[in-house]
Amino acid sequence: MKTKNTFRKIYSVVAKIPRGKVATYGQIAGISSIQGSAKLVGYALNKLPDSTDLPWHRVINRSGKISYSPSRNDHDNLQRILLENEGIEFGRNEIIELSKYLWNPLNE
DNA sequence: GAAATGACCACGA
DNA sequence: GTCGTGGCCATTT
Repeated sequence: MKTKNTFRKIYSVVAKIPRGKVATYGQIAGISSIQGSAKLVGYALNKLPDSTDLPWHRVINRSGKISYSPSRNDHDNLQRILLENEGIEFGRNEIIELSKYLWNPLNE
């Protein structure tokens, strides 16, 4: 399938997320010039291959919580572990402090 | 080609 | 803080 430019843009943005930071779907969508279609970001990641080098685990929802795929409950902890491994701390309900760990796209 | 699906977000109450 | 509704775009069936 011919990967659309939009998807490539999403991958590009996700790949630019620095270590120890997280980004929301809305931000990535906006940077990818598809603001309003945050679903595309999730969809892109959902269809992402297993051998991807993209830090998909740094992409979380607006609530600062992990969205992950409901189908892959087998590794629901994986994303959390990866983030913790990068120095990101989780709140009480596994909520990340966006004010602190949110990625600043202006850096790019 | 059309309808259904999807790791969501913004807004109003 | 929660809950319900609308909307966007690409992929899949």
